[in-house]
Amino acid sequence: MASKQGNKADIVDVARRAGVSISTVSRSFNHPNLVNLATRKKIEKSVKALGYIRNRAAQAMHGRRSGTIGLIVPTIDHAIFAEVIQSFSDAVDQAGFTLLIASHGFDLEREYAVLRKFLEHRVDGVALIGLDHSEPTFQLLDQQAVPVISIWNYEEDSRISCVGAANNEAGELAARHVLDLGHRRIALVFPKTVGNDRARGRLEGALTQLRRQQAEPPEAWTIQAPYNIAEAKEACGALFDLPERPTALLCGNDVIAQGAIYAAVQRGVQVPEDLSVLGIGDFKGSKEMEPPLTTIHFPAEEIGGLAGREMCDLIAQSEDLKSTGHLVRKKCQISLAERATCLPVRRLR
Amino acid sequence: MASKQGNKADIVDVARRAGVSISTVSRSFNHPNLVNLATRKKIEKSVKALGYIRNRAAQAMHGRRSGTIGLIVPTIDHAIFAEVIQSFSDAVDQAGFTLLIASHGFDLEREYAVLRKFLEHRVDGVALIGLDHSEPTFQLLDQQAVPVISIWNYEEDSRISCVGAANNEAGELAARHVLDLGHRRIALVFPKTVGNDRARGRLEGALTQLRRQQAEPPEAWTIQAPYNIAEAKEACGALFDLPERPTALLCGNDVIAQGAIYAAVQRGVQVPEDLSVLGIGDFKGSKEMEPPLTTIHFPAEEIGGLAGREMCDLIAQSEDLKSTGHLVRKKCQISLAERATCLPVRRLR
DNA sequence: AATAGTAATGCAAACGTTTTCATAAAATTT
DNA sequence: AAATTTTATGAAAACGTTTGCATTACTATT
Repeated sequence: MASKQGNKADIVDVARRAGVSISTVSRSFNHPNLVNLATRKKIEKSVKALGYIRNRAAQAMHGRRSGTIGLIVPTIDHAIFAEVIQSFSDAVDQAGFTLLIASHGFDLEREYAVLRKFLEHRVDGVALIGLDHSEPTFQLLDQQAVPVISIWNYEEDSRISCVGAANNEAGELAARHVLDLGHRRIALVFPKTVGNDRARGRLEGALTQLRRQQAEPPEAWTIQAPYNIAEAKEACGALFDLPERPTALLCGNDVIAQGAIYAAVQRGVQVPEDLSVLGIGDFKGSKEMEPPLTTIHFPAEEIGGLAGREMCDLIAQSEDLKSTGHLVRKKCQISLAERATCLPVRRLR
Repeated sequence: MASKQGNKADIVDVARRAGVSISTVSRSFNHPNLVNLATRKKIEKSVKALGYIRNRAAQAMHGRRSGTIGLIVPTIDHAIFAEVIQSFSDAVDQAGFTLLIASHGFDLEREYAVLRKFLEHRVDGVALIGLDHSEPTFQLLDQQAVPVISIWNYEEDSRISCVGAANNEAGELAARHVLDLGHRRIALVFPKTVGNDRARGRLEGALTQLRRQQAEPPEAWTIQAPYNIAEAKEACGALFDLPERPTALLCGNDVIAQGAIYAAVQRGVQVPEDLSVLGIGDFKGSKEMEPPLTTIHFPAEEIGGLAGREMCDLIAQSEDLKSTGHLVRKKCQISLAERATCLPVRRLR
């Protein structure tokens, strides 16, 4: 009766049933080598019988790690983030951590709020997407001295540790490719760049390259579309309905590219014969499309996995000694995935 | 000095700086109406100055809720789960909960392990995908009496609360549609069904319907492919290379359908003229495909949102009184989304 | 056989909160 | 002006662990 009242078993219950003190029980979990094998067996039995489950919250209170890592993403519902989340999750899982995930919907103020919430839960580390964050976010991170890592973007002078690729290089690479193919009439479809350094980097990289070769697109040919097939398709459709059509289309990512291709198909515009389309990201399935999408390959899985392991290292360091506080930066290589949606420009237009 | 040693501020530090007792500080957070406005202001100031962040772990220890909900999914990296996770996340977020997410990669033993880990963290509730779980999982859930909900599948005699759709109905609906269109030579492409009641339900529903109308496919026409474009494309390609080709293809989900269509395009098989293709799921972008995919619409967002809210309710109930323990079941409607990849069978073959 | 070490265990003090109970001060009633 | 109620606060006991220190019982060393 007395023991079953709250129904849930306690370390005290376990100890009583096993006929040992709670210290011994605790030790048998945390430093099993310090307790006699026979005793350990008794305890184990008692644990099983009572269905005891340790309370991490109580552990965390002892200044020990909470065993959780917080991951804050713009959105989960997005091919590319889903992939990176999965590999990050797998990596930290392997190290025994539990992942807290929240999304902010591309709103940097919500990001701050979520970060606070995570800190209330005393996460052992925080992972963020990209390097664009509000000043309060940076300050909070700094002040709380929590291990933090940014995923997806690489910048050599980043304010926090980062694992990712250089998005401006991706933009440049993309632009260079269509330029090399002889295109001059090039249009750009990118999402909003405020608070999104990935998109901004790509766009700027592309623009820089285009300007360098005097191929900057007219205003009507640089259009905005969110990372979303339906809207991208619509926006590109509008572009194609313009009196003058570009010969090549640089897309902010593969989803936009796919939308663009659908819009083209819809209008009988042939890809790649009438229009070259270039994506960025190389999402799952891009290779299998018909025609297979030419795009800039981002090693999402590698980035997520690397970031996860780096995060764990950072946490280990931070408890080892009062860490030297130096940042870690890892640059992952991107590359052109030449497939079938880009062709040299039609001779003699 | 003395205060800055551990660096991180404490409720004691806050109290001292504000010149009040810790009880008052605690109260000003949890029952602000019980403390004088002026005092509250002082405390607030002190909190700001010290950068104090509450410790949920310590709160959770008081038998109070931890403020977390655990969500266990087969995989995050999948269009349909990503969508449902996002809406579930948004819903529980709105209620102030933090989401713990873990994936088990379609391995029911790992699911059990993850569940244990979540319980160690004293999650206030647990959400699972589907109704197929191992016996130990069910027992643990039962024994710990933690509010639990299953997402995605509806079954009237489910062992735990559920919010979702009836997958067998989806299969039936799909089969009925192609049958109604006059098809008799129908092939099936589904993923493995072990430990995956969603796929199993769909497949069984379809098969039942086909048998009822004497249109059960030959063995060579019921093939397996995971939810993954590349492999689906390959598997379907093999199917198309068979001497006899079906006139309609029923796919386990939209990703498989997309793979199938690519495989068809690759071989010059025209969809829908030469082959009708039917998906299940109605993923984001399926409507925008060219041709737009005919599929069975699953209200993923609705299911996720509903499940999230139901989860919160369940948690609220469980703390209110020793809940009546009755299960909640919500069935969401699926429907045929008739688009452009299915056509009546060619007259006179 | 006495001593020093070692292994296994227990006691009790943390950890950072919340909350019950008690008390003091202020506001209201008589 | 005394009695009563209300409002605001503090002291201290929880909550479920971990861990430093103390203790006991062995095991090895001389």
